[in-house]
Formats: sequence, structure tokens, C-alpha cells
Amino acid sequence: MTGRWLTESQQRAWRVYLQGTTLLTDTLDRDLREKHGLSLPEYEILVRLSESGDHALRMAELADSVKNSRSRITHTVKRLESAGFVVRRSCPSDGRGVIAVLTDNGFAKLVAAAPDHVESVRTALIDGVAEEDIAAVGRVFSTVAERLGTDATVGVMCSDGGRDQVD
Amino acid sequence: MTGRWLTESQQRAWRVYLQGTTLLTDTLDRDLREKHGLSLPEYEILVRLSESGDHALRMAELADSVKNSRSRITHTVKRLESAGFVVRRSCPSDGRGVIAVLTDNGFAKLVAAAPDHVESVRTALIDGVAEEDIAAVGRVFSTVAERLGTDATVGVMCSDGGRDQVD
DNA sequence: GGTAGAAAGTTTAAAAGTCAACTACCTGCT
DNA sequence: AGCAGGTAGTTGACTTTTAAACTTTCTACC
Repeated sequence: MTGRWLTESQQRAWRVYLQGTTLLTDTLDRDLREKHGLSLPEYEILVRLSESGDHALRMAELADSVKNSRSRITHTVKRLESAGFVVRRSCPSDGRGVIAVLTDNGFAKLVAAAPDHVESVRTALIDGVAEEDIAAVGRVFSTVAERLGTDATVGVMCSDGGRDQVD
Repeated sequence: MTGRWLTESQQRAWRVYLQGTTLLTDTLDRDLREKHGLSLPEYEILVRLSESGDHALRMAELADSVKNSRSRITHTVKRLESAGFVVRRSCPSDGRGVIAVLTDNGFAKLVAAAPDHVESVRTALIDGVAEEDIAAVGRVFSTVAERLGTDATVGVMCSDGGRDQVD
């Protein structure tokens, strides 16, 4: 049975969510740019790289982890590379592959930016909101991500096991 | 006491929210474009106009209601105007003001697109999610919007009361 | 071992968004 | 009246994002 409308309260939640996310991402992006010269998407990429054992990930892994298109990752990584925060290496185990590696400068930039960013997230979103409501947001968007996400995240990437021929 | 980190579960919620919103807005935008040739921001503007008594709003009201910059509203409305969905009128009660008016074509386009869009929202976000969790999302983003929003939404706009000199 | 088809990334051009400067108008004060 | 300062909206230059075409490499099968 399709063609259903939203209930009054679903409608309200949906509207305020649209407004809220817009304001939230704008705020986080602006804070990050002003204090650290990074955009939010750039910051997210640095985070993912830093969390990978050897500070390196393949382009496709990066794309999957932040849910961006490969094309977009190419562009963003190019910017990060020209800023000196990331370097590209070719993947030893797959001639088509490219590995983005966090530089020391990139890591330092991230370390400098993270506390301010977390503070922004707290004051804009988390502080003063019921812990259980945050958890509910987690549940909801987890479902969304499962439904809409490319169920990828598999593959024998060479970022962690490929440290055998970095020459 | 600043400089606090996020708890494990806050962190998880935040991450999955980032991924989820990205996937969600991408999906809704793509659906709308494929079936109806409208972007999500364009659609939102048509909605706001349609909900205003006389199918007309001032640019600043529009900007506030969707939390976009005025510049962005100018650009988006320009596109909608050249598509024939909206018309600009100057505001009789304020020489600086501009009123965006929904055309019949614009309204028809919205009427055609709305059911598909709502269906997308349901299947991507709402269906199968606990009603109480949707309500929690509403509470959370309502707080966010209150905190970050320009506390505007005042002003003696002429969109509803200005129907005295539409000549 | 050669070849068809898929996967990884990049490229290019066009579309969309941002930012700061600018015009025009309104408001209040003297 | 006149002028200072603020508000509404637009503009144009620049940046970011998107979409589609393209190159290269890999995989599987004959």
C-alpha cells in the first residue's frame, strides 16, 4: 500500500530535521574553516586516514567510509595533497589502486583541529540533549545507512597488509 | 569545563548520522531529479511557497524557512523562474523587497512530485523505524535549530497582507 | 596466452554553492 | 530636509560537487 502521507508528528520531525542538519553542517564547516582552514569533508577524510593502522587507505575505502562518490574523493584528496596533508602512493598489490597516505603535517593538522571540532559538535548538537535521544538518532541513521548504503566494506585492500613493498 | 571528548556511544551515533544524512540527501535528491527534474532544494522552496496563503513569500522569508543564505535563494529562485515555476514581483510595501510567487505550472509540478518524494522519505527514513525514535530525531534537531538558527521569523512581511496592490 | 567484461581512479565540463562587494531603499536622528 | 547606518536582494568571481566519458589494470574463461 503506497501513496501514504506523513503523520503530523512525522512531518514536524522531518521538517525540523531538514532545517537542523542544514544549520548544523553549515556551522561545523564554518567553524572548521575559520579556525583551521579545513572543510568538513576534508576533515572527515583526515579522520578516516588517521584511524587506519598505517595512516593510509585506498581511495575506494575512503569513498565508502564517508559515503562520497569516487570522483569526489579524487577531487578532495587532490586538494589535501596540494595542501601537503596527504600523499598518493600506488597500490603494490593492485596496479589500478591508489593509496592515500596521511603526512605528518596532515596528522598534525588533524590533531590541532580535532578538539575544536569536537567542541563544536558538542555545543551545537550533543550538550543538553537527552542521552537517549542521541542514541535514537544513532539507531535511526544506522537504519538509513544500512538501507541506502552500498553494502560494500569488503575487499582485500592493501592499505594495512601492503606494507611489504613500500619502495 | 571544555575540551571534552565524546563518549563511545555518542561517537557511534555521530558517525552513523554523518553517513546516514549523506546517503539520505543524496538519495532524495537523485529520486527527485530522475522522476521530476527538481533538486531537493528547489523542491523545498516550492513547498514553502505552496504553504503560504497566497502562494507567495518574500525572498528573506524563503531563505529563513529553509535555512539557506539569501544569495543562495536568489540563485535557486532564478533557476525556478527560468523553468517557469516561479515569478518575481516587487513588494508593494517595501521598495527593496522581492516576492517570489508560485506559478500554476510550479504548483502543478509540486503536486506531481510530492507523492513520489514522500514515498522516498518513507522508504528511506521512516518506515520500519520506531515512531518514538523519529520523535527523538525531531526533538534533537529542534534543539539544534533553536541553538543555531537566526532567531528571526519576525517582521511584517507583505506576502499575505500585501494583496492590496498586486497591479 | 588472448580476450571480454568488470573494477579503480581520473578527467572534463557543467551545475550548484559560497563569499564579498555592490545597489537600492528604508529608518531614525538632527 | 538631509544624512548615517541598517536591511533586502543581486551580482560576479571563485570553489566545490556532480555526472559521464575515459584509461588502465585485473579477472575469468576459452
